[in-house]
Amino acid sequence: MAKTLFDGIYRTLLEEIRSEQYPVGTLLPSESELTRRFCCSRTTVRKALALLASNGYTQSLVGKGVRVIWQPSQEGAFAPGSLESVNEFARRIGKSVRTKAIAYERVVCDEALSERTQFDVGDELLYVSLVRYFDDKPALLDDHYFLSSQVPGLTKEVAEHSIFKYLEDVLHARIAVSKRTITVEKASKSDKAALEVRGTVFLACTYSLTYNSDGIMFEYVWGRYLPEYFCFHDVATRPLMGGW
Amino acid sequence: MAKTLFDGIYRTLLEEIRSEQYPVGTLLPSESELTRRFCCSRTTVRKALALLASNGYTQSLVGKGVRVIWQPSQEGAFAPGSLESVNEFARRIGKSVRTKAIAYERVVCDEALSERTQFDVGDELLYVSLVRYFDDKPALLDDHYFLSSQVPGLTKEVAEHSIFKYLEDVLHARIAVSKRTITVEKASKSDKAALEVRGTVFLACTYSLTYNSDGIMFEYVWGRYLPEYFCFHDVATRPLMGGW
DNA sequence: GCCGATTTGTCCGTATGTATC
DNA sequence: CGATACATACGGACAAATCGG
Repeated sequence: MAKTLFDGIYRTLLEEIRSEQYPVGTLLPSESELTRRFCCSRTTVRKALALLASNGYTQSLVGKGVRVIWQPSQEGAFAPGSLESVNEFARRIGKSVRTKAIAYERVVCDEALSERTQFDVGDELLYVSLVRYFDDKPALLDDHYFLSSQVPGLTKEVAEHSIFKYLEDVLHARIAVSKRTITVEKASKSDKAALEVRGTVFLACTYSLTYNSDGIMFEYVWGRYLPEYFCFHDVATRPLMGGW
Repeated sequence: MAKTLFDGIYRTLLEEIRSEQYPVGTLLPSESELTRRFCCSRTTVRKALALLASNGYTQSLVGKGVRVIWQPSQEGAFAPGSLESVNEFARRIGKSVRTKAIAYERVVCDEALSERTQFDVGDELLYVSLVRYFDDKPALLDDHYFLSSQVPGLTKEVAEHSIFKYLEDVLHARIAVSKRTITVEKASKSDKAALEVRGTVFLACTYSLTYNSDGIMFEYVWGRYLPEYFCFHDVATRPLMGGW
């Protein structure tokens, strides 16, 4: 469950916010009170508070206290910029998921591909193109490029099941950092065909670079979402202030 | 310039990454080396490193060091989920900006508006609708709802100049937290008219709740961007692990 | 495979500054 | 003004992961 002390305190406080023990608008107990309550140092309490703030639940105010500004229960699960898998997402919005692989092949990174993916020219890559169906209707396209050496045993069948689970459970390659760009673009002919739509259609496009716990960029993903299936949440804080 | 010690160290290291003194793929000097170099505690160095990591420039690896994974110079200025004003954005992409206010009125928050904006029913709000032109072409629409009591002296003229500068310079109300949702939606007739486009057009829509340094939500913004002017960057880390 | 040195992660205690009330 | 609250900064200690001999 809780991996560290401050993580445990974070979860405890979050649960108490969720249960409206500390409703939106109120102040949490002061740092010194929390220090006494959890029998730990103030540093540890501050890390837990920093987690709450960076996830958008609270805001720290000098001389006043820590104000609750968000209820986790509001508008379903609030997952600010989280690394949520497609399967988790579908379950959250209460739809069934099916995945079809429309491409699965090994390629060598050339100049053009390197420009797009940031992989080095000559790298051996595994290219997997997936169509995701929610309640049997096409919802989004995922084009994955993996660094072959980092994903042994990633078969077509595994890709259609859950890439995320494979990476975490089989490879134990904990995803550490993901960098993402979001744009809105007109759908190409082939995208429209794969998503079974006609006419003028725009898609939410995501470009992600994923790094594993070895610090190696091992995955590039180009996602194209039909507008009705795309919703992104984000929390921005001024510098990174507050509890840090 | 640098408000704090760790902020100064952060800027120094970032500049050295930018100038390729530490190229992508290499490791930064160890924390103990940096501690000696900057003549400060390890805690302070770690805060600076946490900033680098949370902004996507580095990744900390236990037992190895801190690896550089991003070059600030790549693809222009990289501003992950930052609170960047429209004026700053325009300057960054090298275009002139003009703002026209197409609505400026005081309203009282009713049930429907409360649902959308999270303000309380009965709150006195200032509604300002803006069209932003980049190089004299319409690029985006901003509908702002301000809590009247929090923005005295926000005239139509000020709104057309720079709301952001007014908030920071005049009110000294430093923006602290901003929560944002991004979706893609079909443009309404009135939006198409304001943006001077025809046919089927989709827009990138943003919904933001902004909190000031008093912990009060004082602004709700509904932004609608023409696709060609919308580009959002984001960095996600696993729990929020690493440096800090 | 083991061991020791290195490096980051977690945690503690304390002191001082600054803003609020 | 004093008391309270969070922000910054210092120091030290131990754990866990990595790497080289």
